[in-house]
Amino acid sequence: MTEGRQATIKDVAKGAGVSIKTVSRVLNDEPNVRPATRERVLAAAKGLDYFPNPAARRLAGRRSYLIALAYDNPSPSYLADVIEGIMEVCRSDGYFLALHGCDFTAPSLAREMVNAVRESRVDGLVLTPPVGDVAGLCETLSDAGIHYVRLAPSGPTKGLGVSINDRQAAFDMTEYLLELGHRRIGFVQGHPRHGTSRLREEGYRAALERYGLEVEPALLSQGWYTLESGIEAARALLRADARPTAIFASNDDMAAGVIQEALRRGLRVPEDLSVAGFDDVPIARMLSPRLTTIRQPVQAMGKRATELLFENLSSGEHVSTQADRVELLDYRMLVRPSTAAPR
Amino acid sequence: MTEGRQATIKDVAKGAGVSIKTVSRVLNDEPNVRPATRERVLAAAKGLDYFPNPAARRLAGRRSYLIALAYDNPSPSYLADVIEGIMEVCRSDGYFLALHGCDFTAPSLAREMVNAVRESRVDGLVLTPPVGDVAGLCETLSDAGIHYVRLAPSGPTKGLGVSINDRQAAFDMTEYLLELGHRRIGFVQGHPRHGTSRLREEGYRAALERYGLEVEPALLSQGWYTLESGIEAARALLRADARPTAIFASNDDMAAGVIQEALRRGLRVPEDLSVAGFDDVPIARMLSPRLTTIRQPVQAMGKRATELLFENLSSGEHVSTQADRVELLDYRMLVRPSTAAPR
DNA sequence: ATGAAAGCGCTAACAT
DNA sequence: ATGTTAGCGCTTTCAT
Repeated sequence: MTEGRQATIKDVAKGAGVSIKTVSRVLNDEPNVRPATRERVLAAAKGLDYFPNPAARRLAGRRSYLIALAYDNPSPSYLADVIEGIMEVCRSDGYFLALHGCDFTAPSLAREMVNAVRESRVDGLVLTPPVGDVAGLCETLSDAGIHYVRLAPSGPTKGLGVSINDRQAAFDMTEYLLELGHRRIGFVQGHPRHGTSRLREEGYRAALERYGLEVEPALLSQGWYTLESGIEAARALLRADARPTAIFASNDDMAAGVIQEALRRGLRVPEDLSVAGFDDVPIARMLSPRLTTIRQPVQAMGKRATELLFENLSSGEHVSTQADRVELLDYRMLVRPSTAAPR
Repeated sequence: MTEGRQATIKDVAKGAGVSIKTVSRVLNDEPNVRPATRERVLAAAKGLDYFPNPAARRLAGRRSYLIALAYDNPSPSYLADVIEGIMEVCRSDGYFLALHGCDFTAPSLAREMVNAVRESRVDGLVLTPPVGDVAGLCETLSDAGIHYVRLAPSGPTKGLGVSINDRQAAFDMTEYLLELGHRRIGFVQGHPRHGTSRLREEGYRAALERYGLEVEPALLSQGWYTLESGIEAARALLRADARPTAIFASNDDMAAGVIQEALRRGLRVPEDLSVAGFDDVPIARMLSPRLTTIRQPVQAMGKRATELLFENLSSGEHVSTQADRVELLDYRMLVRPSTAAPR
C-alpha cells in the first residue's frame, strides 16, 4: 500500500506549471510571486501530498533547522515541561529538537559540547541549569560561534537568558513564613554547584535581615536537591536544641524529605513544623499535607528562551556581541496546607 | 574565532590522498579497505576535526537517521526515562530522536501521524502507551509502510513490542496483600481507555479468585490515573459500610490520592489502611509513608524497543510482515512501609 | 515576477 | 582494493 515515492519540488513545479524556484519562493514566503501563481503552487503541493525534504533543505540552505537542549539530570517534570515549551516554538517554526544529556561536572564539557554541535550541525543550544552556569562554557561556545540561550542563568550574565527572580521568590516565601509568626526558620540549601542555590539562599537571608533576625548557623543545612539530602538536612536541623518552627527547603524534593523526617519523629506538619519548598513539581500536590511552594513557569520559560534563540539566529548577530539580555518571567507562591502559624 | 568552514569529505580525501569513496567506506565500516589506508583516512579525519554532514548523508542515503517518540501526556518521569533509554541506543547508532506529542483520542490521530512521518522523514516510531493501543493506528502505519515498535502493547498484538507482564505484576501485588492477611482489598481502576488498566485489573481479579474471594462491586472504583481521581476513588471506597483494609491503586499518582484521602479521614497508613501503587515513579519514595509499588524498567524498555526497531529497520522487512514479537522484561515488587498486615 | 543552472556533501552504482 | 560519476531535493545566485 506504500506510495511509490514521495513527491518532490519538481513534481509540484510540474503540477503547477512553474519552475522549481517559484515553488521554493512560495514555500519560503519569499516576495515576488503573484497571488494567482501562489495559489496554483499551493494547490499542487496539497494535491500531491507534498512535504519538503528536510535533509535537502538543510543541505542546500545555511541552517540545519535543528536546535538542541543540553541538560544534566534535571527533575523529570522540569525536563518534560521545558521540552513542551521548546517544542511549541519549534513546531511553528519548522525546527527539530535534539536532546543532549551531559555531565556538568566533566572537565571536558565545553569541548564535548562544541564537538557535538559540529557533529549534529545544530543551529543553537538551550542550556538548562546548572549547565548554563558552568565556568567558561559560554565563553567557549561564543568563541566557537555557537548561538545559545540559558535558562535560569545566575551570576553576571553574558548573552541571552530567561529566568524567574529566584532571589525575590525565596525572599517572598521567607517573608510569608515570618508574617505567619515564625521566628526560627530553618533553610535547606540546594546543590552547592547550582547557581540557583545561592540566589535562593540570598533571598532567605535578606528576608531574615529585613526582620532584624540573625542567620544562625544552626538554621542552615546543606542539601543536594535530592530527597535523601532533604532527610539528612532535616535530621540536622531538628536535633538542634531550639529547633525551628518552620523549614524552607530550596526545592520540593528536599521538602518531601523534610516532611518525611518530621513525621518519622512524630512531629505533625504543619502544627509542629511548617514546611515549604520551591519549584512546584508534581509531588508538591501529592504529598500529605500538600506543599506550600513557588511555581516556576517552566514551560513558558522554555518557550520564551526558544523564541529569543530564534530571534538571535535570524538576526545574524552572535549572542555574545549584543547586550546581555535576561528576561524575567513571573513566578507564583502557592500556599498549601504544609505551612501554618506556629503554635 | 569561528573556523572558516567545517571540513568535508573532500578535505579528508585530499588529506589522506585517497578518493572520497574510500573515505566513505572507512566512515561506514564497509569492507574492502586496507588497514593502512583506513588508518590514514582516520588520521586525516581526526586532524581536520571532521564530522560527516548529517543532512548530506540523509539526502544521499536512503535513511533519515531519525526516529520519533510518540506520546500523549505520560508521567514526566516515564517520559524522561524512556527518552534516556532510547537516546542510549540512538547515540551509539548515530541516530537522532524527534519528539512527537499527540492526542490519542483525536479521531485524526492516524492520519496526522502518517503526515508527520512523511514530513519529518523519520525512519521509525516508538509508540508509548496509550498511543500504541489506539484502534486502527498500527494498521494504518503498516499500510503506509511505516516501521514502529510499541511499548506496553495490550490486546492481540501485531508487530514489535516491549512490555512487562502487567497482569502478572498486579496479580503478585494482590497476592502479597492477601498473604499479609487482607481479605477486603479495594482496587482503583486506571484510565478506561488505557490498555494497561484492563491488564492490571485482570491480575487483581485473578488473585482474588485464586483465594476464593468474590470481587464485590463495592471494592472497585474507577480512576483516571490522576491524583484527583485517586482521591475520588478512595472517597467512594472508604465510605462503604465494610470498608477495605487495603487499597491497590493501578498507578502511583492515584495511590498518592488514596493516601491523602485516608489521612484526611484520620486513618493511619498502613495501620488502618494499607495502600499500594504501580509504576514506582519518583513520588513513590517521597510519600509518607513510602509507597509499596511495582517498578517497571522503563529505561530498559525504551532501550530494548529501540534496538528492536533498528533491527527491524535494517532487516528491510516491515514490522507487520513478521511474526508478532513482544519481549517481556522483568518487573520488581518493592515493599515499602505503606503496606502491613491488617490489625 | 519568474526561470536556469550551479552547487550543498554525501552515498551508490559502476567501473577499474 | 580503490576511483569515477551520478544523483538525492532542495536553496541560491544570476539571468531575463
